[in-house]
Amino acid sequence: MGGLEVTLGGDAGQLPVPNQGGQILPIGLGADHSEGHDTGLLRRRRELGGPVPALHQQTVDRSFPHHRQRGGIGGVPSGGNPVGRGRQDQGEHHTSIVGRRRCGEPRRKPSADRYNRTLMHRVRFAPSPTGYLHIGSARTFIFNWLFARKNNGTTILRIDDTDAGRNTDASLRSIYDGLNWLDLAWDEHYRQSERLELHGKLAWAIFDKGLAYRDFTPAHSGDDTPDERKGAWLFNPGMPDMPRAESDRRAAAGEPFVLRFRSPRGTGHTIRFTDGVYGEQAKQADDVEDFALLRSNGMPTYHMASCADDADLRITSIIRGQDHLSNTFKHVLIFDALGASAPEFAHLPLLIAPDGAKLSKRKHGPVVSVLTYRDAGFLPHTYVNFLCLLGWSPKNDREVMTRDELVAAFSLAGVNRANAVVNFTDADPVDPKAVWLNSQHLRAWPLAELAPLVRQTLESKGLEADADEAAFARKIDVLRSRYATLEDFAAKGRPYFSDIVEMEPEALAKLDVPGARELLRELSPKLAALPEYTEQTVEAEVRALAAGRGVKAGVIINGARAALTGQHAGPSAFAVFACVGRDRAVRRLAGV
RNA sequence: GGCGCUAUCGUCUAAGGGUUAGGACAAGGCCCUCUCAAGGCUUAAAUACGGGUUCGAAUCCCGUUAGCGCUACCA
Repeated sequence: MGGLEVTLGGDAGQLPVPNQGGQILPIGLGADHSEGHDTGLLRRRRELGGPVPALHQQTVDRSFPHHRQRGGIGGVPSGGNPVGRGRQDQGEHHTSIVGRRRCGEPRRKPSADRYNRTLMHRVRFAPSPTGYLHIGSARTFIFNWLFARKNNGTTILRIDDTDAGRNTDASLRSIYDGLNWLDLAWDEHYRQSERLELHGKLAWAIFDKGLAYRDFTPAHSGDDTPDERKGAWLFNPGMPDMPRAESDRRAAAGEPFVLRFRSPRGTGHTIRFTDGVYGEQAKQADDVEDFALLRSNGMPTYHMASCADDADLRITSIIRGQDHLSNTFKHVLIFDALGASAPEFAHLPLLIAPDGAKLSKRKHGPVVSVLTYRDAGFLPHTYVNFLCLLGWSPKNDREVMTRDELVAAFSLAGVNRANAVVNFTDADPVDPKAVWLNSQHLRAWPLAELAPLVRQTLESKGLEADADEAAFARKIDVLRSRYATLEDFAAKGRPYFSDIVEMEPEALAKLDVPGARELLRELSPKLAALPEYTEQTVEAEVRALAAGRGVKAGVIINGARAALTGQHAGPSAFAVFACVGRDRAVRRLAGV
């Protein structure tokens, strides 16, 4: 397999692989090609008569009958019920364990062998470390994870780092940080830079079959002006007709070249596959250019590395952004050339900005980073929940869902086809619906799990979280009913967790009610003298004082909230007394 | 330019030929109330446009327009 310079990424493996649930497999050939791993699909493919010779002659049907089909049976357009927009299905019922049995059929206990052969779903999330973890990437990961969970499958994290020039450690770290924050574990982990040998081997195998050729044309950048490319849809026409002998000679002489796939143009071939979301897809091979497999430095391109790994890692379902929908035709070609069975594909609608443009850091700032939401005080699960709702619907009007509910409800059949707008503005980088969702989860979240998160938030802001767990939990419980994010505990919650009280103008107004300050100052020593300081005893004291002076209790109540917190809005004043604590309450009342 | 994909309230979405086109966020109003939230009730708000097919179209077909994606030795 000459010609390939294998450059193992210098720092490969240096970064700590996160503490995610899964085992960390030794990088390398994740799965062998022995018969033992052969799946029904692969067998079926081989029975089709060997993919390579068949490639240019026949149209290979890649429909996956157990998957969602929109439109007629098998996607065949039939008079009154064409393929178009029809939605059918059953989708996931046919991909899940349970769904495999027919209605009414008693559940069979699958044997281990049966399980492995027919029910093993393997999905992968393959980010490239060239930026921070993008909100769209996070969503792709979540959908993959959900799909795997739902179908009892395996989630694989694969770092697609074949573009050494653009990879950064900071980016890798951001991906792991973001993924760890989401708290969704993966089961296996790989780095493409450690599998270059495989990519090269498979690329040259394609070359050996005559399905790829060396192209010695100098690199042509894609940045040309539109008029420069008028009429020519092919940037790089390649050198498909160069005799093998000349090609070998020039390569041997050290002339740089890219390895190009020989697209079956002019054969009338139609490339087809069934997308789990977009349905039947077809494209004339004539419309597919001779794309590169190997760069002149020997590194594989995305298409090559991705397909080689998907085949080698026995990925069964590729769930990724719709920006790869067009690329999938190339991938189908590669899988065919490899003699591998193609996985099933499902493409997700893209996340876009309110202006309709795709989300980019340059144009839209920090919204695009997952870490923005983390830093804004969102619960990880809120973010998961929120992202699920962008482009997917359980179709039952449910929106606030736990993780288990999401898994139970998830189905590719619920995935929408139109791009979804993430609703944000320059003033507020966060989608208002996400804020609302967070407030919902914040109220329902188990206190035991919430407390450490609040504690962390407070401490990172230099505030004092209560040492007493029970007291701390009670405070959180009181406050969370009117907070929306963890950050609110540090911002609005400051007077509850520190000695700092900033008076709002509206709060001052409450104190300026005639007689209020005097009453509050009078209340202070009474509270100090209370044998027991609780919501009840404080309330009794307050009401007694009001009655004794012949004023409405509201004067003291609202004044007290203002005096204790500096805020005019907040929890029930008596809850505030309890939360602030006796010492601070007495002091703050006295100083009013 | 070529190819592919998409089009329901401001935003996320439901409705798979027959509904007053439903829900949620955001916005307005009312109730509740010790403030503010929450909660309950409520108002306003949409089928891009034009042709078909059909007794009947948001839904199926065609076209137009618009947006997005791919068209790189990026992924």
